Amino acid sequence: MLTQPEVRGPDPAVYRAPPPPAYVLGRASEAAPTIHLMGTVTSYPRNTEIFGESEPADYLYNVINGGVRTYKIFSDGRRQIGGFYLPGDVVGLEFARARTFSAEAIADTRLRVIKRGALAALAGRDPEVAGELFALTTRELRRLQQRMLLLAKTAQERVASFLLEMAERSLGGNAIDLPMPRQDIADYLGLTIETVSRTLTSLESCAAIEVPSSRHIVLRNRSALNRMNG
Amino acid sequence: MLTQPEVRGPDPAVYRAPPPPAYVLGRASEAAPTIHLMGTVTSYPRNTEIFGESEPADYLYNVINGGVRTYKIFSDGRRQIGGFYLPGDVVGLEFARARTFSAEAIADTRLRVIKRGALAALAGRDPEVAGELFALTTRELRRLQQRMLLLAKTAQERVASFLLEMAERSLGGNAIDLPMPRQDIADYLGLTIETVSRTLTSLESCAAIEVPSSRHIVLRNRSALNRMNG
DNA sequence: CGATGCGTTGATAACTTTCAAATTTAGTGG
DNA sequence: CCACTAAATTTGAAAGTTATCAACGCATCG
Repeated sequence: MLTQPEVRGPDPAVYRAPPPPAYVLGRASEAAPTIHLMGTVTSYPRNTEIFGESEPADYLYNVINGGVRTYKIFSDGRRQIGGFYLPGDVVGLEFARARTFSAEAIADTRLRVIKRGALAALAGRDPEVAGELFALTTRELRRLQQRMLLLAKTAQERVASFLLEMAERSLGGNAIDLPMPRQDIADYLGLTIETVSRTLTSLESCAAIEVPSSRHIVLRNRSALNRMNG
Repeated sequence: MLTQPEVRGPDPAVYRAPPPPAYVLGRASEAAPTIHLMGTVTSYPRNTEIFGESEPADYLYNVINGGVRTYKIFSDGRRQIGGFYLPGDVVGLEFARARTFSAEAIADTRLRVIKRGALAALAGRDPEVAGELFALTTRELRRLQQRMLLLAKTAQERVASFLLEMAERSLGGNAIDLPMPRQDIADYLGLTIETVSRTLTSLESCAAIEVPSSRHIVLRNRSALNRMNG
C-alpha cells in the first residue's frame, strides 16, 4: 500500500512525493487538484503535535488519511476545538503570520506538507492555483459560519448537527466512523463529555440513531435530526 | 455635513461619489484605501433591509456611518446575529453566489455600495487591490474565529468579550456608544435579553463597568473584563 | 394622558455542568 | 486465550446557570 516515500515526525525531509492514488484525496480533490499534488508526505502518530499556537504559520497540511484537530487552551484550562480535518481537507490555512490554534493528529495520520510561500508563489503565476486557494478559503469561512450558528444552539441540536456534518464529510452514507474520542466531540461542541454521552443515549432511545459501539454511529432518522438542526 | 450626492433606499443610482473625509473611514481605511474610494453612497433608514438571505451576493457595502447587522432566522423563530459592522467595516463579503445571512441597518446608515464584479475585475489588474480584498477576507476569518471562541463561554464571559470588542472597534477609549438594542446584543451572544441585562447589572455592581444610560457603557476595570475574557 | 417600545427585575422551570461511581472497552503480559 | 490494568464511556444525583414567564419602570410620541 505504501508506495510513497515517507518520513516520520514533525520535521520532514525535503523532497517531492509522487502523486497519491486518487481514492485517498476525498471530496476536496475536485476543488484543489494542484494543491493535492504538492508537498512532502509525513506521518504523525496519534496525539502528536503538528503545530503549536503562536508558531509561525509557514505550512499547509493536506490530510491523506487519519485526521487532525485544531484547538486552543484557555487560561482556566478549558480546551476549545477549532475544527476536525478529515482525508482531503486542508489544515493550517491561516492568514496571520502566527497560528491562532494548535493542531494534533487524532489518529495515526499521514499529511502532505506544503510550504505556504511556495504555494503563494505558484498562485501568483497560475490563476488556477489561485482559484483553488480561494476555494479553500471560502470553504473555511463557510465552515466557521456553520460553527458559529451551531454553538448558539441547545445540546441536542449541537450533537445532531455534528452527526449530520460528520455523515456528510465522511461519505459513509448513514454510517459514521468517528475518529475522535468523546472529549474531542465535547470540546468541539462546547459541551461536557457527560452531556454528549447523555444526548447520544437520548437520540438512540428516540430511534434517531444507533450506537453499536462508541466510535460507530448509524443515522436512522435523518429528518428528525435535520429538524433538530434548525 | 452632507456634501456628497446621495440616493435613498436599496436601488442606488449609478455614479461616482467623491472621496469621503478621512475621519469617517475608521480603522479599516489603512487596510483598504482603494475600496473606500469606490462605489455609490446610499442611505438606509433604521431597520431597513440591505440584502436578504439567499439573494445573489452581487454587492459589497462599506459602512460610512451608522451600523449594520447580519442575521439568520431559524425555523423555530430564533434569530442569530452573524455580526455587527461599524463605520469603516465592509459588509457582504461572501464567496458563495447566494447570501447566507440577511442584513439590516441598525441605525440610519450610509453605505458605499460596491459591485462585487467590478472589484474582482480591479483586483485582477491591480495586485494592491487584490491585497486589500485579501486583507478584508482575513479579517472576516479572524472575526469568525473569535466569535466561535466567544460562543463556547459563559454568559458573563460573552458579555465581557462583547464589551471589549465594541470598545476596541468604536475607538472611544473606555466609553462605548452601543448603536444596537439589547435584543440585538442577545441574539449576537446567543443569550436572552434578560440574561444580557442581568449580566450588565452584575458587572456594574462589581464595578467593572458603568451604565449611565442603556446605550452608553463605560469600562471601569479592563483587567477584570480581560480576565473574564479567558 | 394613555399607548407603545425598550429595558430591568423577580420567581420559577428547564437545561447543563459537576462530582461520583459503575460499566465497558482496549491494551498488555502471562 | 485469559487475566489484569488502564483508559474511555456511560449513568446517577445534586448544584449551578440560563431561559421562560410575568410584572414593573421609564422613556417617547401621538
